Amino acid sequence: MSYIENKLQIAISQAIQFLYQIENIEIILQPTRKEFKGSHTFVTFNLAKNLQKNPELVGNEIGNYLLQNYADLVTGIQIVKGFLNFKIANKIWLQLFTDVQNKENFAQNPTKNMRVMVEYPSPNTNKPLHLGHLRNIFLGDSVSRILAADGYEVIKANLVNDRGIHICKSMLAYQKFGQNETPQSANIKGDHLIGKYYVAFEKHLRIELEPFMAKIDNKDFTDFSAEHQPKIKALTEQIEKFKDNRKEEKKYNDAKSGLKQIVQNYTPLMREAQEMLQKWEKNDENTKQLWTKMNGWVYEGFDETYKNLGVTFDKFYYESDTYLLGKNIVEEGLQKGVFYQKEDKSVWIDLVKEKLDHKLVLRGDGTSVYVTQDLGTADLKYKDFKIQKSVYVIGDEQEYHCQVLFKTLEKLERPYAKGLYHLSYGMIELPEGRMKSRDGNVIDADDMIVEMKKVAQLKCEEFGHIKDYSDVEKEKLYGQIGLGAVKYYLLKLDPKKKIIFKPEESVEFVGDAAPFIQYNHARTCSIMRKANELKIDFSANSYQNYEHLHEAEQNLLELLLSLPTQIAEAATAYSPAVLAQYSYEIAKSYSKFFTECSIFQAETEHAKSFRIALSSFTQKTLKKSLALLGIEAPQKM
RNA sequence: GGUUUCAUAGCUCAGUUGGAUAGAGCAACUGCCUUCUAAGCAGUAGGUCAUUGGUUCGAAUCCAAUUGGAAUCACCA
Repeated sequence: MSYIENKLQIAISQAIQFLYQIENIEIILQPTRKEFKGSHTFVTFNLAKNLQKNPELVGNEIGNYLLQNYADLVTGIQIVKGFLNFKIANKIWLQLFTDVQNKENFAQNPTKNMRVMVEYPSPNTNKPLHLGHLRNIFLGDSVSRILAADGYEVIKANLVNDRGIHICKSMLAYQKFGQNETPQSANIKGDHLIGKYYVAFEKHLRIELEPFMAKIDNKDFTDFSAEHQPKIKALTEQIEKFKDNRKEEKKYNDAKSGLKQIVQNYTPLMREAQEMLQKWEKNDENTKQLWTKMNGWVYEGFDETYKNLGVTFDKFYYESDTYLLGKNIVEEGLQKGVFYQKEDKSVWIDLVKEKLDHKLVLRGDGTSVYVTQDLGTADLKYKDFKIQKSVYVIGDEQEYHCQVLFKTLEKLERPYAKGLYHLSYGMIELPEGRMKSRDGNVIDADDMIVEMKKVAQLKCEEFGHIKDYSDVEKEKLYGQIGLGAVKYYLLKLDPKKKIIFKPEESVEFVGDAAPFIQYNHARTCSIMRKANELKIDFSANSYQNYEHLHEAEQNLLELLLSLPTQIAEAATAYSPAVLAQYSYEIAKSYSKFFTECSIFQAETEHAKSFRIALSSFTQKTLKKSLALLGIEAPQKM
């Protein structure tokens, strides 16, 4: 809570106690809308109702009490219906401004003595990163920074999905068609090379699928096992039934993908992939060698991308190490009576009361399912770091899974269970539908960055503010602007909203966009360069007698002072969007100030010094709030 | 079918625990560069907050129903 808010609340309580003899009521203040005078507003409707008085009268009485008894705090009031607006003394604003400038670390909230792990983006190692991963990475990275600024100790963890049938698909395709190609020999990034073979696998799979599907079309089910035949028949009937029915398109698609799921396991390719997975699990030497080699290439590619994106991790977990974890927890759950066993030995948890149904936690043959290993990994994380909170940055398609996981851990009475949070975000789709790596219709992360850098270069050349920059400096700047634009575009939206990405028009460089914010940062730097050149004193003493803040100055100052509140709000909501909006508000506010108030031709020396000090602090605040989004702030652009 | 979630300007989105005349950006139109960076500033126009009902001093916000969209409901991960 801010200093002024606190003071005002005490003053208003005092007024209410004196005027109406009521004690201990909560005073809620809200920011004054900009079309009215003042900065803080107290709404009197509720109080007036309790007193059975006119809200406007109550506002008048309280307002006048403050004017008389707290003249050094409140210098003006305005009452509109039940809204009591306060104008706070100029001196207080200036004092706060001076205080915050002298503060060692103005953007660091006090420590909470709590450790939190943020897990992202946890990619599969069978394909390069795409735009969806970028949203995940930027969210995870920014939330980590925000939590750290709000006083948490943060551990950034990446749980790499490095094993499983999908990995074997790439491996198999490479083995069959790769001809010992390497990233060096093909001259492409390792992750892109592997992705190429993942797509190749799917392509060949589709070809192998055709004869099976043709037979099914002819109602010939003899290829399939006795167990599968009735299922296939039923699905075929459903497909027939919903075929030209637009309303049942969903069911049609469900049936189709269900059919494909069963049938594709009959193809030689899928059988080979399954065999490969079994070999891998039995530690077959050749398989492991190939796996190590190919994953190595992928990691090299990922590392390069992470570096280009400006993100780092504190801890890598690998699923190949963790996929067998969790079985001991199943045993424990059975003993505690949290789980139950069916006749076929499979183990389940009853989450019907939580509206999550019955859920399998271990197969009848004793092998793990998805949740099993996630239970184990959760324990491992706690064992490794003693974390009180844990944030999982995962797409909204896994909401149900996360609910099951968290609820299960709660029932197992894990000490960390209450601190689990699923930071869920909406999928990014293209105008023609969902991105699918296996079909190759994705916006590649590396391509995206290169594209945006090009756009940044074009704009920079157009404006021509950096003619004195060396080629290296220019390259760096293009990267900062291009990458900043993408990060801001993905972070300014509410995470839970789905994005339909239109390549031609999506990422903005003007208006509510990172370059505009960066541009205003560059402007503040330009002012500072000139102020230093002219050796102008803008220390606290130099503007102490500055009496009347211009409206633009006042608005900007109020915004700048709210940084700690904004950080706390963003951290509580796990929402970088709060800070994206805040950065934009500052940039807009500074831009207005910049055009309305002349700095070096200011009316008085006090005004000049104050405006330079204000520019200086705007620079720091913008830089910090952009940094919390993972966006760099150039000195010139 | 069950559960969850979403619907705000032509487009993309903000909108705090219910508060003042619902706000930005883009696109359109009008002004403003001899002066600190015009990636800008000022202005005009654009709204049945999906629909209906309820709760109350007051509803985009809370509740119910309806309509339309999305996700999910695998012994896949």
